[in-house]
Amino acid sequence: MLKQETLSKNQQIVLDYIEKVNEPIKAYSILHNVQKKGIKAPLQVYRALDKLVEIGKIHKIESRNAFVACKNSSCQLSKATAFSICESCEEVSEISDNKLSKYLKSFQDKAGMKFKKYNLEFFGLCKKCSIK
Amino acid sequence: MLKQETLSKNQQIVLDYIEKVNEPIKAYSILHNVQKKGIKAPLQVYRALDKLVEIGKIHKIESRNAFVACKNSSCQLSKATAFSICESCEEVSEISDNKLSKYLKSFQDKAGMKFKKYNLEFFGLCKKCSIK
DNA sequence: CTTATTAATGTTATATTATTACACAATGTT
DNA sequence: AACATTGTGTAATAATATAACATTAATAAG
Ligand SMILES: [Zn+2]
Ligand SMILES: [Zn+2]
Ligand SMILES: [Zn+2]
Ligand SMILES: [Zn+2]
Repeated sequence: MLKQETLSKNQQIVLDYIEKVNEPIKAYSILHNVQKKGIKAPLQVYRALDKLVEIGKIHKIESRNAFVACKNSSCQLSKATAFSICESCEEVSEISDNKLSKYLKSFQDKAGMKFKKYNLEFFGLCKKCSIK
Repeated sequence: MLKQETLSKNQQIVLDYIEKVNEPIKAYSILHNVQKKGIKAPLQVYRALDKLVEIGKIHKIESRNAFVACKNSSCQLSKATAFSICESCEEVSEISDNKLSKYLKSFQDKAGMKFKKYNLEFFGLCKKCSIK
């Protein structure tokens, strides 16, 4: 059983909002949307984001400077993440594929290096945008 | 044979500098170091970077907002990139592994989505930092 | 060669993303 | 209680990146 972190007030406010919007969202957009909850400054958002990333509740989409809720309780607390990103509509989905994560984990091992995590981002067109 | 792009003046200046430093470097650091060559504004650097990324001469390390020269003429013009990043000394190396790129390419195909590229970043400790 | 088109440049201003610094409060441990 | 750890509030600022506009250079047709 994974350790269940107790979130602080600001962390919970930020997580609630990210889970609600259910798509990648940027820090300053979060800020604007949680100001009614009493969060006033960027740093309050960034501190909450840091913690939420650390405990694996959310991930950062590095190529987009955006944050998204984890959809995959088995992604080993943010240490092994993979996403597909549509370059047309910017839709992002988290990839949950056991074979892929096993392959990448074993790749790390073979390389003889002490990797703790990885992040993989695929770019292209989602199904909807492929049709157009 | 791959198409050989002719670089513009600014593109060449920026590429020369990135190839010379031979490690990931940030846009504003590039700017400071090429001002003696006549490049005065951030935008001149960013425009050159955009083009160099597009033609695969350099890659962006997304998690670090830094740029590095491509060491791997076979990485298919920036469409399939993989890096290992040391979280201690920030050393970055480009991974060139045929099996890995084939695996990820086939993964894309199986997913039935039209992906054009991917970027993979492994994080951990390099050999030097593992010993310490 | 002339015209049209595209790509690159120069410059200023501004937008966006993220961190430093410092004072203080809440929480958990011994 | 004393201490350590974590979280908060606030202001200022740093770092990263783009918008807008005028101009020039390079390519490609006709
Ligand atoms: Zn996840
Ligand atoms: Zn799409
Ligand atoms: Zn490369
Ligand atoms: Zn290292």
